[in-house]
Amino acid sequence: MKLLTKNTDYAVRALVKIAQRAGEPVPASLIAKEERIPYAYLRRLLNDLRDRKVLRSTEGKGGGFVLGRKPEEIFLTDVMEVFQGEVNLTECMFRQKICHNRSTCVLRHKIREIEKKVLGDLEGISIGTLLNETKGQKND
Amino acid sequence: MKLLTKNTDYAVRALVKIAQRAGEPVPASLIAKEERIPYAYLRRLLNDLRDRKVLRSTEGKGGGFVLGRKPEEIFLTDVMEVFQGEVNLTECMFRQKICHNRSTCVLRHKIREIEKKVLGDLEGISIGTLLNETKGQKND
DNA sequence: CAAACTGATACTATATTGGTGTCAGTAAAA
DNA sequence: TTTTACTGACACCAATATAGTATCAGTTTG
Ligand code: FES
Ligand code: FES
Repeated sequence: MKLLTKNTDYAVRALVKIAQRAGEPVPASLIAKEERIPYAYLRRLLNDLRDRKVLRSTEGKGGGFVLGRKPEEIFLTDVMEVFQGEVNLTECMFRQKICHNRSTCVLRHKIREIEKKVLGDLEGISIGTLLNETKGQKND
Repeated sequence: MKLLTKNTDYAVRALVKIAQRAGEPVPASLIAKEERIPYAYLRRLLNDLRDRKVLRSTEGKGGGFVLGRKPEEIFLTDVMEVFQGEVNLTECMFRQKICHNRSTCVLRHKIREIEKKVLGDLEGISIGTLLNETKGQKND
């Protein structure tokens, strides 16, 4: 079982890349090359992020993508939601049968607790966090 | 993003069913009918659980499946591992690039923390737990 | 022997995920 | 004003994972 799919991974790496160039438009072609992400695929991911206002884009020569908001305000959960749907661990495991009354189901509540914790913890991770993480690395 | 796949869901429901018949062999056909799980598919799931010693089986007429150990000792995580692979949230998100040194990576550690919590919490849920949950329900 | 089961395994269908290809439009700059 | 470097939109295909089927052999009860 994995928490992050490949497109989330790609997207996050792209976002970090864009963040590093603070403000200057970064073309998809550059990201694709440096991060070794298939160009056409990346294009789609970036467009999705733009639709969700995580990125803004400028067209034409010299154009590219910039962050739609501050790195500290772009959370891992945001990216996950775009590409993997809302993080919703319940709804409803053990359909029918096991629990006759969903509203009073103890198990459901337990799982929901877990879910809350996970979400809370994930929200502690933003592009800002990752940016610091990469500081001081040689930029091959 | 969902935590449990359909086969885990099926399997858990089957395990609860078997647990309810404390010790008496329960045939796959019965479970399939009562839980409305495709028979042939269920068969395979039960065989997997038997291979993993979660169930024991007796062949021939009157045969079926019984639990391989006490309900309180069969955890949700056990079932998840059988059907969804080990719960491993990291390994390694953000391959290459973002983190130059995996061993010191802060992010990795963070995620690993989350993972530990989730696993810990999930381990609080066993077939025993679910059995209590279903007590007092009408057994349609 | 028939009936009611499991063991084993090969196969198919469907959904999700990952990846391509094409064409039109925009902006910079030669 | 044409070329170059970019995005927008969208249809399509490939690979993989998940869900479900089908078949036949073997075991136990009666
Ligand atoms: S887990 Fe679904 S209602 Fe209890
Ligand atoms: S997240 Fe993979 S090494 Fe940091």
